[in-house]
Amino acid sequence: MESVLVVMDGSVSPKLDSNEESKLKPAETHASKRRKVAVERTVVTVKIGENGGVGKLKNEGSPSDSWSWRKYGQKPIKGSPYPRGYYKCSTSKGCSAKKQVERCKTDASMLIVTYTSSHNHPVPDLTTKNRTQSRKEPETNDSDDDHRPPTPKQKHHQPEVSQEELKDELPVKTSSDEDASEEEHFHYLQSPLRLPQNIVIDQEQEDPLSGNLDRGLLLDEQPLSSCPSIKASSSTPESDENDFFDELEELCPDWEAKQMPMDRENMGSLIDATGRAAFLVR
DNA sequence: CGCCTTTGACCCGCGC
DNA sequence: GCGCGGGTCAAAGGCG
Repeated sequence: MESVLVVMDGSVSPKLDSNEESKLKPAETHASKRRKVAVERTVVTVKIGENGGVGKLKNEGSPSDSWSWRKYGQKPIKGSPYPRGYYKCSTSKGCSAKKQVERCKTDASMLIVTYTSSHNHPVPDLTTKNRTQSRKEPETNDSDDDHRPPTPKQKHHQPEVSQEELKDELPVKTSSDEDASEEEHFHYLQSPLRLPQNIVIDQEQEDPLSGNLDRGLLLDEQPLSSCPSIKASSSTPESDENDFFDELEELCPDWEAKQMPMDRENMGSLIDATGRAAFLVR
């Protein structure tokens, strides 16, 4: 039983101002090095089977999510026995979307994926592309102008979990015989709404005033609370919802295309319920 | 040939 | 001001 828990927070760091994003855009050269960037961050917690159910397929090719990620670094994290991997979106060259993957120090069965920045291009066609070719996705259609303008400030996070991250985070891969099926899972992971597993998308709508950072997590059996390492950061109350929807749209292209009955309003109600949204699939 | 992973070095922010 | 820790860069090697 794997579950994915997503926490969205448009976190912001006190230090950086809105310029930060613009800085990151052009060329995240040094600007990106800034710590605590004021970019929106989405924290996704992936629960993997005890035996590393999800994270196995290492080098299968990372079909997992609609985006392709390229690992650009890995560092051991202080206080955590597991290293943190750094990934950049390679779907589109100009995309500044990044994500960090690490294992929960307190619960090795949990993977913590933090998405930062946003994709400045549409989600590659999931249906056509399929998991076999996560790599080398022609950035053809991803041109920024396709659907969404390259808005630097835009916030679209895609809570996807690729096997790459998982593999790295997983201390050891197990049950190789299940790889095939696992792969399937990875594929689904890209879109929480389609996840075959239990997924919880948790949107952190931090109230600047009340500053409840610790809410939010945990609608699943695997509360993030078990992962102190995760600190939901704050986000812009207003944009959060929109962001969330944007993300959903990206996560589930079909949603938009098919104009699923569930519209933002409906979704909003979900969110209203607890101040965050939770989706449980399966 | 092109892209990805790995890994060490470098840079920068933060705390003391 | 210094040291620590986190984040990114870039070179080398591997793979499809």
